Amino acid sequence: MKYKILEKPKCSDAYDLIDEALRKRATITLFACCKVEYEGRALSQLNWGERIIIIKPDGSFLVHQDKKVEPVNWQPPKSRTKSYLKGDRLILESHRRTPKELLSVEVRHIQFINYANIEDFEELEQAGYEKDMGDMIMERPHLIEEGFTPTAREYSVEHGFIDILGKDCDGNLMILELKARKAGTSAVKQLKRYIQDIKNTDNDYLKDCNAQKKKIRGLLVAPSIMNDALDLIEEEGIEFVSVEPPRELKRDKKITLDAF
Amino acid sequence: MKYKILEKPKCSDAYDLIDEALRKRATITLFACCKVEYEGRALSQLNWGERIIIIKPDGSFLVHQDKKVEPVNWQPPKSRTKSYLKGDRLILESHRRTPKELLSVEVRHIQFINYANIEDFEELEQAGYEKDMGDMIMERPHLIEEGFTPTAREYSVEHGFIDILGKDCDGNLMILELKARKAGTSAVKQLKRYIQDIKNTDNDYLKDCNAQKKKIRGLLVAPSIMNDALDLIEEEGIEFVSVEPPRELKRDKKITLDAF
DNA sequence: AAGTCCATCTCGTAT
DNA sequence: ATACGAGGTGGACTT
Repeated sequence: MKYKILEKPKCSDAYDLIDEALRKRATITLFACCKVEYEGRALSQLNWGERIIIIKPDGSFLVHQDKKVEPVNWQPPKSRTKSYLKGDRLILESHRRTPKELLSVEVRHIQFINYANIEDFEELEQAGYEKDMGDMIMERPHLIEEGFTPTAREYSVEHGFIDILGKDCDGNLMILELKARKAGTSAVKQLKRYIQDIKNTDNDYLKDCNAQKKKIRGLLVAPSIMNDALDLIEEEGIEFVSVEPPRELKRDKKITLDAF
Repeated sequence: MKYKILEKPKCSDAYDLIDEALRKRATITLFACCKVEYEGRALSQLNWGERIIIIKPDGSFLVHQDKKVEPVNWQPPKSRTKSYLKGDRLILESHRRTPKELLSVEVRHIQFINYANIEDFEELEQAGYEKDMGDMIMERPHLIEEGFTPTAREYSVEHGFIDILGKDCDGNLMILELKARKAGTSAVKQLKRYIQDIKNTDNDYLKDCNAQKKKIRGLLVAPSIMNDALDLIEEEGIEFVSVEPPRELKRDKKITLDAF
């Protein structure tokens, strides 16, 4: 059987169902009055109250209150779930190593419990991220400016990675920092550090640039920019280029490609 | 009625139940075959498959696949949920403004649907965080070293806030950067910037320090440190002090305080 | 296994 | 409302 549900079961009946579900690698959903303790990277406890608990076949374990998007307690995939009866109470435990973490749920009263082998073979297709922006700019560099030529992607420097490195039509070095969302002062500071890193680099290419009196241009590339960040880039001589992250789903792209 | 559940209902019956639940500000859980589309800060689509959907009375809307801790799609608290019938399909929509976002779920087949006014008056109590570490050090400064005297908390400088500022027994200025977890190179760099900020500050107290030949000591305070960060602090003349974040729950603290 | 970085980050908090 | 930073961040990717 791939699906089973019990309403207001005794803890012992719920225990049997959970045992069966774990063996079948099914997804368990229960709505119950419980108490939760966690110890691992931090330490927490949550006293008696009704919550929704989800145990997934990949080992994920979620405890949701009736507020917030985030679970109040959880364990990540690959955690090991155990359950046992302790008097008239049901105990659910999820533990993992590296780091050593234990989530323990004591269940007093169950409104319903369900398990099911979920049939879902789809993956989320998404667009509108920094990576998509980078791809788009590498493909169509004129979006930055006429004559822009990218030379490197994810170029490693002292304080991190420069998103895109390139040259303008006059051969000046261009350092691009991409943001898929509205850029704040932190993005400007980050770019400023990268520019400094490049200037500090002892590199023949740069010496050549200096000899030819080429400039180093810093460009912040984002759909929009916060006011304080705009003030900052003017002080620092950094340029801002407005680019929207592309909003084409891969599926749409495929269709477009197939059309040719 | 505070609780209701339907097994394998028709979409029209599910619609009635959702309507009732939304009016009662109840929490809705459903397990159904659905298709999901999202447009807002990014863009996504997820084709037909079985998922668990939770709609909370605070407006949170979650769609969970049978993998991962994170929902595959969601809307945050204060989003507005609407539902309607479109032929023999149930549509669930959650939208918000600022930023404008819409999550749309088309439901084809429902295994079960439930609503309940969840009774939960407890909040998570937790310990083991940076703030707890700061509290502990302010209370018991000798944990850093004998004779350490904190003078300021969250002291504002150019590049951020210094966690704790203080003096050692010889009157040297001490700049503390706290990390509740293993410290990496980024923490060292952050501390280095704060030290520079303090040195750049035009401040009578600092002039006095210089006149008296007092030093400025940078201390990275964390339970442990990564190897590359350790190399870096030696280069920079920064000190590392190992301090574990406290693992006392507030409840425990209260009990301790009440005992006196 | 450990480090790095993005995210519809979320969530609290101060402004 | 907006900005800022911490998080048991999670999750994907690289080393």
